[in-house]
Amino acid sequence: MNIQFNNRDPVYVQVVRYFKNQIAKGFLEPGQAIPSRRELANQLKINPNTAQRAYKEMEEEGLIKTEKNQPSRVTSDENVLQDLRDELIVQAVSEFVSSVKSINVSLDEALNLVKQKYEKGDSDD
Amino acid sequence: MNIQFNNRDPVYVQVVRYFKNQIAKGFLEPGQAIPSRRELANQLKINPNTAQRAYKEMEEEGLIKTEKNQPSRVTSDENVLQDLRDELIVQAVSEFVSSVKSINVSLDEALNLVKQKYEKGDSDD
DNA sequence: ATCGGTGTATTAAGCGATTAATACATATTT
DNA sequence: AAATATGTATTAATCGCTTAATACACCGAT
Repeated sequence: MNIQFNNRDPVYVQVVRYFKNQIAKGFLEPGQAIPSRRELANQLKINPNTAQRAYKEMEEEGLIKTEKNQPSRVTSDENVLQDLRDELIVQAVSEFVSSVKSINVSLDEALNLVKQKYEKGDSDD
Repeated sequence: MNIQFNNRDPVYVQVVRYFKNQIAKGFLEPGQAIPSRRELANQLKINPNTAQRAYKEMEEEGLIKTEKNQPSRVTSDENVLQDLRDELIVQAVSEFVSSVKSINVSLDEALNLVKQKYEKGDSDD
């Protein structure tokens, strides 16, 4: 558990993003327990309410499930998990294509650039 | 001149983005005059200071040049114009590759998705 | 039953950034 | 020279959102 916070985006957004990526990668598996609000807050040195805010977002999106007096768990609904990954991808693709199109970058050019960047890429995982 | 404002990003940012795209596409050519602050404000129904803010950003980036009592003009510096387009592209590519990598999307998959989206794409130009 | 842990709700505080109001100096035009 | 239009600077108001403070209800273990 180690999040590199920037001071650009809200903390709770960054926390959500972190968990989404972890889930999408499969590092967090279906049904797996995640830390309590207060514990997460301690680990990350953030306010418990901020942790709660993040968990609430994920709860509303169906990513995690919470039962009384049990640790919240990653949903076991495979559809949701599949959808999550898909949504992240679709969003990334949409933004990218929209951007390059708006400045008249050809498809070939775009593909080449992606390929180069991907292969060369400073891995940030 | 027609900008579709969202209420997500600051107005001046959206104005800058609009002009950048126009320039990157070549719709605004080197040396071409652009509206005065107040005129732009009238057309877009925004506060003159917001227009000024946008122009100031562009001025600082070297995209436009302003001489006393003359309309601001798109820079004639071809280098700047080339750099602009390059920067927009690099930024888009970086964000995209970073996103897909963070959720373990393979290069091939990414390329395919871009291709599909690009070709199918609802043109937003 | 008491204590410590949990999730949750409500409310307030704080902060940052955007937008707006206003004024000033200059230049061109009538 | 008066009027109008320009760019610019300074300051204030506004607004939204994030974060924090606090309290409540629940449960399990001691």
